[in-house]
Amino acid sequence: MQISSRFTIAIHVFACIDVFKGDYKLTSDFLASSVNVNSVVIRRILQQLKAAGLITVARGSGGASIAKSLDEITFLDVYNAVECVEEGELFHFHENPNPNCPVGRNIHRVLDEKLMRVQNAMEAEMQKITIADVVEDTQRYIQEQVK
Amino acid sequence: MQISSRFTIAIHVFACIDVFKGDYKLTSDFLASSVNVNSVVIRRILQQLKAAGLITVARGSGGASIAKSLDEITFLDVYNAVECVEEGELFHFHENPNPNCPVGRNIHRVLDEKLMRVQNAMEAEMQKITIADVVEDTQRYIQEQVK
DNA sequence: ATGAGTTGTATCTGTCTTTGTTACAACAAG
DNA sequence: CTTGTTGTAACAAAGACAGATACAACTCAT
Repeated sequence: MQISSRFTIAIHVFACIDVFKGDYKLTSDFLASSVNVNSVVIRRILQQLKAAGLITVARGSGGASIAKSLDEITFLDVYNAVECVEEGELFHFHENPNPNCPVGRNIHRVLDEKLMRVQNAMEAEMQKITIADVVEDTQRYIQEQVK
Repeated sequence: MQISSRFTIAIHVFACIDVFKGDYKLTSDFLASSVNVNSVVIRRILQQLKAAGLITVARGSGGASIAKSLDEITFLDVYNAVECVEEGELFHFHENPNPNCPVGRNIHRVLDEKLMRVQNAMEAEMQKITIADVVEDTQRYIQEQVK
């Protein structure tokens, strides 16, 4: 199973908000046309990012803006905001191993720590990458294309 | 989205095969009763592990066995065998960002390298953990419970 | 050769998640 | 009060996953 596109869409949205702030009003419609998905999809993601305290959304008048400095928003923050997984568990464990089997009885405690190591490795790397990195690279590419 | 339980089931199956080899015939029915899922689910996973060259399955007479030494089978090998994701991509990218938007036009190349770093971090950790580690811990727990 | 036990695989089902879409009340501001 | 927007509900379509039944193909002991 893949991590849902909500994650890459959310990153895209952050990039748009920062790149176009001042020049355009960042409505869900505007963002939807850059990402190329339905505006409700954008609004749903905006709600999740808002609930996580990463952005603010102006009800009525419209427009989204980023609530923190860009280098304080990591990929992990975004991931946790939009990836609504039970308990934040990356791995789905089979629920009912047989307690009467010596292996079934112990598999959970054997694996839990190992799976956590893998998840931690992934999350640690996610924590090293910020929206600031994304915006910086995006601006550089845009500049190159202007020439 | 979570990584499907096929992965933890596959690890469980490896542990069973090694712990019970010699004492029991490792049929899909036997394994299914330890994992506590339908035997067809086990057979499907056994096929994937077999296709990856990690186990052999005796058609007709029945029984599975491990094809390599335990410390040569990493979590990543098992993950790649059972997690049938397109191109091995952990992240699902939104397909059609708007090419007429400066951000939409560049988001892919900006993100691809960053997402790959995250995926690599996860896979690197998976490569450090082997079935030998699992069996060792499992045996230790079993011994403790015998006392 | 035959029967018993097993694998390999197809098929169908139910459930869940994701995404797309329409619709509309709540809201802000000119 | 009109216009543009957000927040959210409701529903549909598609896909993944896991459970279940069924059965042909296969192996081996008798």
